[in-house]
Parts: sequence; structure tokens; C-alpha cells
Amino acid sequence: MNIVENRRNSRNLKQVRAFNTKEKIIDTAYKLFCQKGYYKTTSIEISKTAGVSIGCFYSYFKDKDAVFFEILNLYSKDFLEIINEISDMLDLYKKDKEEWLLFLMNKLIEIHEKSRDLNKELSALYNSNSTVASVIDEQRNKVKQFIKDFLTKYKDDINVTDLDAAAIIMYDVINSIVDRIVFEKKEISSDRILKAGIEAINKYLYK
Amino acid sequence: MNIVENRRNSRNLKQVRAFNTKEKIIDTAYKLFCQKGYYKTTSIEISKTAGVSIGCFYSYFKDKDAVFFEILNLYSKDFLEIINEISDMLDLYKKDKEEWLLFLMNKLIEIHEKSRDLNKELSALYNSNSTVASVIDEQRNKVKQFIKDFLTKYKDDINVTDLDAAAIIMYDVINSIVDRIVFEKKEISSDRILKAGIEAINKYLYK
DNA sequence: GTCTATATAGCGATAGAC
DNA sequence: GTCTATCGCTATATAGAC
Repeated sequence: MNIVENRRNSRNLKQVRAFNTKEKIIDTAYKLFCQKGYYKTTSIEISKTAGVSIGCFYSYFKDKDAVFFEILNLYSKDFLEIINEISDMLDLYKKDKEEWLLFLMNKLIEIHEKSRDLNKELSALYNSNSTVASVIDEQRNKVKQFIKDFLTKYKDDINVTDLDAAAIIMYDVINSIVDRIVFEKKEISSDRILKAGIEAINKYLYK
Repeated sequence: MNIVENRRNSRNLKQVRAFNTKEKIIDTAYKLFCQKGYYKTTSIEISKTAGVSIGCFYSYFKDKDAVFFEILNLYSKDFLEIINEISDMLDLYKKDKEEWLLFLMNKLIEIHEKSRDLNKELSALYNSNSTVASVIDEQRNKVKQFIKDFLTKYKDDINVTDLDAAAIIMYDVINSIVDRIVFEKKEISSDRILKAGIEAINKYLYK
């Protein structure tokens, strides 16, 4: 499908130009879902803001959910593709483990920053919507898998007894640091948090 | 107020017996909010499930928000009080730092477990409701403050340069471990996660 | 393809009887 | 204090004209 193709290549939902009506609706819905959340965004408001009628809206989408899931789908494709790219690039850094960690975290921050508001809304919907949950879980598992691969590959250098538990701890540390930098109002600078996080992981794995 | 008194002493919203109509409504609303989330729970459903009429519901509460905030208030009081108790008990453990950490984490897990489902719903509402956000923030800040106090008190034993960043990292590690144990389906046992987490924090602070 | 008008239904909230 | 009946509103979704 052409729309998907365009978006996929553009790598950023926000910056896609709306060429046709359906795109215009998707882009508008995306913005509104991010701003106000799913429940507080109505189909009429999406239509009005997109500059089309409610009838027009429903000729493109079966219901409100349909728009949301189309957005979710575009976002998910985007995320997983970028993660795969990182995967390849990471080999370049594997010699310098500290650099490897910094690269991984910065990339994750970058991805989340790009769809910051959608991500917020998705975590709000995580518990009540199984489709959203499975999309998020897929992303999490991708990242978890990297970390596990990394630990397994270098297990001889690593000084922890429980490798599976270590992978989880490492994932959680990385995740909470990324979340903190992307979503929280900073009490201290991102650099200091990143540095401290990397120090913590390094000591944990190698000391 | 008597109802609040009862609940406060009981230490568990879920186990409070509904003596009168208002309590019955609050208990029912609590269960439904936890099960289905705030948006999907209607005032009619609360009334019906509680075995009272919709008119009766509105004679006790101004609107749907009012029940929710009353529940939020009871929950918040409960949480902060327990945290204060932990604060006092922690001094007993301060000599053995590993024991101190384990005690803190187990207590946090215990509190969250008690209001597990409400907690889930609260984090879903965190971004869209400022009252919810401030309640959660207050709890987080309480815990953060403990950690900061701990680090400051023992700063001579601790081998990190950036104490503020360390407090944040430590908070995040503790938090993500607690969340994982309370909310996620366990891939590996809680004990292993706890042990690995404590190992990570210990190495980070003292190595 | 896009519009206006409207059907439908559910929810929050109130009025007034008992 | 509690009930039934219902109002008013808003949201989703459809029908049918252009």
C-alpha cells in the first residue's frame, strides 16, 4: 500500500506530508491521540481538525479504533525496522563495551523521542488494550534479545553468576534511564544520568 | 470521618467490609476501576454492582470523579503512612547495607502488591490527570528522599563521584525491580531478580 | 469522494415520588 | 435514604444527496 510505503520511508510519522484525505485523517488523528489521549479524542474532532466531514471519516475507517490501529501499525513497523538497523551497527562498537552501551542508549532515546507523545499514550493503554500490549511487548522483546545476545557472546568476560537475571537487570536499568531522559522533567542533566547508568552497568558486569 | 478511619486502620482497601451504602459504593467502584479502568467504568455499573440505584449513587457523590478521588485519597494516605513506618524501621537495618536494601525492596513490593490493580490504573491515568500525577509523584518523592538520605549519610563509604545521579540510578533500579516483580509475569523467579538487583546496586555503590 | 442530516445509543446527572 | 423515570448531552456511526 502506497501510504504505508511513504511513511515507512520517511521514518517519522510527524513529518509526513498529508497528500490525500486518508493521510490527512491519519496525521490529524495521530496528533490528537498524542495530545489528548485516545479516550478524549472523538471522531468528530478528528474530522473537523483534518478539515473533512464525519461522513468522509467513516468512509475511510470502519471506526475510531481502525485509525488508531493503523497508526499503531505504522509506528510499530518504524520502530522494529530501526531496531534492526541498530542491531547491525552495534557490531562496530562491540570492541569497546562502554561505547557500545552509550550507542545503544542514545539510539533508544532517539527512537522514543521521535514518537514521544504516542509512546506516552501507548503506555497508558498498555493495561487495557491487548493489541497495544502486544506491540509494546514485541518492541521490548527485541531490545531484551539484543542484551541477552550481548551477554551470551561475552559471557567469559562477565562477572555475574546468573546471566538471565543479569540480562533482566541490565534491560531494566537501560529502560528506566531511557524513560527518564525521554519522559521526565530533568532534575539533573541527561549526560550525568547516562554516565552514572553506564558506570552502574559496567561495575555490575565486570567488577 | 469514620469511614476513612476504618480504612486507614485496616491497611487494605480491598479487605474493608462495606458497612453502609457509601462504603459499599466506594468498594464496588474501587473493584471496577481496577478491573476495567476509569474510562470504561460507568456510574450506572457502579450503582448496579453495588446493589443501589443511580439516584442513590449521586446522593453520595457529586460525580464519577468524586468517587475516584475519594478512593485515591484513601489509597494515598495508606501508602504514605506505611512508607513513614518503613522509614523508622530502616534504622534497624542500616548497619547491614545488603539487608537494608532487601528490606526496602520487599516492603515496596508488599505495598504495591496490596493495591496492585489500582496502581496499574493510576499509572495509566498519570499522564492525563494532574491529581493522579501529583499523588504518584508524592509517593515517588518519598521513596527518592529515603534513598538520597541513605546515600548522604553513608557517602564516605560510597565509591561514586556523582551522588545525585547515583540516587536517581539507585531509585530507578529499585523501582524497575519492584515493578517487574509486582506487575510482570515472571520469566525467572522474584528471588533471582532481587538478588541480581541487590548485587548490581552493591557493586555500583561500593566497588 | 465528500457533504449534511440524522439515527442510535450510552452516559452523566437530576427531579420528584415513596 | 433510596427508588424510578427521564432529561440532556455527546459520541459513534449511517443514509442519502450532490
